[in-house]
Amino acid sequence: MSQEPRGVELGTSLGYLLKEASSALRASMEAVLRPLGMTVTHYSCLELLAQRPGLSNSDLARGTFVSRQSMNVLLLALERDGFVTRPDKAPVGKALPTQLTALGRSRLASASAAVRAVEERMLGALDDASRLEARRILSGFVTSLTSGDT
Amino acid sequence: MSQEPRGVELGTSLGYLLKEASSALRASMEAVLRPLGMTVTHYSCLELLAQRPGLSNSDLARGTFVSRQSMNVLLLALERDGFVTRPDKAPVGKALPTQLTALGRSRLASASAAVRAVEERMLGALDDASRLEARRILSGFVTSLTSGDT
DNA sequence: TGACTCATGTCAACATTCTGACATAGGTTA
DNA sequence: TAACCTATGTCAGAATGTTGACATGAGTCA
Repeated sequence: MSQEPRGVELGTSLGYLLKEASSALRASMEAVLRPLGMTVTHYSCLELLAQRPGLSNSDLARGTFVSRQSMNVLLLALERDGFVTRPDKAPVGKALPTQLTALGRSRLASASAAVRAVEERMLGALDDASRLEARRILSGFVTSLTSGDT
Repeated sequence: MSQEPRGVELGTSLGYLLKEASSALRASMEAVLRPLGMTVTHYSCLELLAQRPGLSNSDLARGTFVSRQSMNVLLLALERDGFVTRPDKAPVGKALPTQLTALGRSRLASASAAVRAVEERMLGALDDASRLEARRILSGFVTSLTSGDT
């Protein structure tokens, strides 16, 4: 250790703090998902699929913030393990609507509970008003950052 | 597109929103750093080093939320390009204190300005009170999530 | 109809990061 | 002193993710 315990003026950057919080959340999620034999990427995909059945590969990629190529290899694995199913042929266009299987749903259930517990721990003693404020602030970040994107 | 425009109850998860904001920030940073021939990882390392000269490889890894093996390959590249320097032998223990070179400092200057502009755009119309509130909330997230870590 | 644009799925090559492992330096404690 | 324990740097292998590229299906518009 070549430095004093903790940050000085680096902690004044909200961007750094945002990254720090996001990393801490991901680490905590990985910690509770590992005993269940699941990764954060797997969970994110299944959770998204549970809330919005029939999403395509590209939809899922956007929703989990990865490239559609990465999502494709993930879906192949999930398909091989029997967690999701995709039709052989696209009903319309090229998009293949993905569906959770019963096995996928049951595996997701325990993982979802674990993740929800982590999120609740993250929110800690934040009252409802503060949670609303947090949502307002974070939503503002996203819209401000993505406003210029065509 | 196999779904309606935007989220429904998925947007109620502060964890998802946190990840979304962090991803948007990283994408915006990549966009402004690419013209400068720099990646987010490079910038993070240099910025950390500018604010805390003499950090070791492991220190930098912790500060940028990557493994020390990854940081090592990054430092080798930065060293090769003449942005940082490390002594051949450790002055104490095994930790090698890293220093920015003049070239590294000058390259960092423009990148730092660009990133600061992105952060300011993210904060948008947030007044000082809201920024304080944001810092309070995000700091709370980090401490709540990492409280159980020995 | 035909040309154009856009989104999608998929292939290949590359880059990045991580995990596992090992030896070493320093501190702690019996 | 000697036996731990922790932290560090580094090597090797594997997993994961990305970019670039291509063909296909659907909609748009002259």
